Amino acid sequence: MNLTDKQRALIERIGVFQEKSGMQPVAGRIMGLLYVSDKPELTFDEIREALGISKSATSNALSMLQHLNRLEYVTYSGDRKRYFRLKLDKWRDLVLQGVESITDFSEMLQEVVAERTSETKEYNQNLLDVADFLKYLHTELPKLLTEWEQQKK
Amino acid sequence: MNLTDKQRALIERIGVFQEKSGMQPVAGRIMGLLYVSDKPELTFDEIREALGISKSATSNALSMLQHLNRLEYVTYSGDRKRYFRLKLDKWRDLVLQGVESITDFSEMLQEVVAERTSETKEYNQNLLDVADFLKYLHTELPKLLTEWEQQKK
DNA sequence: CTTTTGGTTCCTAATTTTAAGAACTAAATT
DNA sequence: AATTTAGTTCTTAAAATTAGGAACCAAAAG
Repeated sequence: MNLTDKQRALIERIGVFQEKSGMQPVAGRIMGLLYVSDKPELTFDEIREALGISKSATSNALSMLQHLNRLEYVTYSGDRKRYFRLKLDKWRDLVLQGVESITDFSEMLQEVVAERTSETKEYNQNLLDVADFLKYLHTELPKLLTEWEQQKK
Repeated sequence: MNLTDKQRALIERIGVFQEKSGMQPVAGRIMGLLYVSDKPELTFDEIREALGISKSATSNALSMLQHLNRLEYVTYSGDRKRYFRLKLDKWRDLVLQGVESITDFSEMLQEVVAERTSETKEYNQNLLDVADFLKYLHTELPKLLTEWEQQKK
C-alpha cells in the first residue's frame, strides 16, 4: 500500500479520535485508512496488509463498521473481491440518523421527571428544559442541514 | 437512601446510556442516582451506600465526573461533608462546550484533504462538505440555543 | 471433482478496564 | 495531643475487551 509517515500519523490520530467515541482501535484505524488512502476503495486484504492486522480483526471490524452504517462495500463483475469504502456520499443520512437518537435521551429525562418527587420544583424544571431543548434540536437540526445545502449552492 | 424498584431500574438504564458514550459503569450510575434521587444533593457516603460501591470507586468516579464538568459539590458551614450535585443549572454551558469540540473533527478533515491526492475530486469534495457542515453547525448551534430560550418565554 | 480465493468463525492469549480493600492524609473534634 | 471524619491513593484481583491463529466454509476457477 505504501503509506507515507504523514499518512500513518493521520490514520493514528483519526483512530484515537474514533476510539474516544467508543470505537475499538482497529475499527478506528480502518476508518482513518479509508479517509487517507489515495484509493477510496480498498479490498479486505489491502486493509489487512496496510494496517498489519489479522484477518479476524479485519473481518470483525469491517462488519461492525457496516452495522454502524459507516461503511459499505461494492463489487465488480468478474472480481471476487469486495471493495470497502466509507459511506461518505451518504453522510447526510448518518447525521439524520444521529438526530433520531437524540429523542431517546429526551424521553428518558421525561420518565425521570414523571418518577421524581414534585417537591424539587426547580430541579424538575431544569430536567424538563433539557428534555425540551433536545426535542427542539430534533426538529431543528434537519432544517439546519437543508439550510446548509441551500447556502452551499 | 431507600430507592424504589422503579428508581433503581431507571438508574441502571441511565447508567447503560451513559456507558454508551464512553463512561464507566459506576460513573454512569452516579449520574443516574443524581437524576432520580429525591434529594438532588447527596454526600459521598450516601452515594456510596445507595449504589453499594466502594469508597475508591466512588472517589474516582466523582472526580472524573467533575473533570467532565457534569458534577460539582457544595459545602455548608459547620458541615464537613461535600454535597455532590449535577451541574444541571449550567447545562447550557455544557452544550456550548460540546459545540466547541465539533471544530476538532472539522479541522482534522481539512488536514486529511490537504494531505490527499487531488485525483479523487468527488471524494475530497465530500470530505470538505462534511467539514464545512460541521463548521456551520458550530456557528448555528449556539443560535439555536438562544432561539429556544426566546420561544420558551 | 479438486483447488484456490476471499472471507468468517471459534478459541485463546494478552492487554486493558474496572472496582475492591487497605493504607494513608488532612482537617476538624474531643 | 489523640481520635474521628471525609475522602484519596495505592495495590491488586476479577472481568471485559481486543486481536491473533487456526480451522472452517462457500463460491469460483481450474
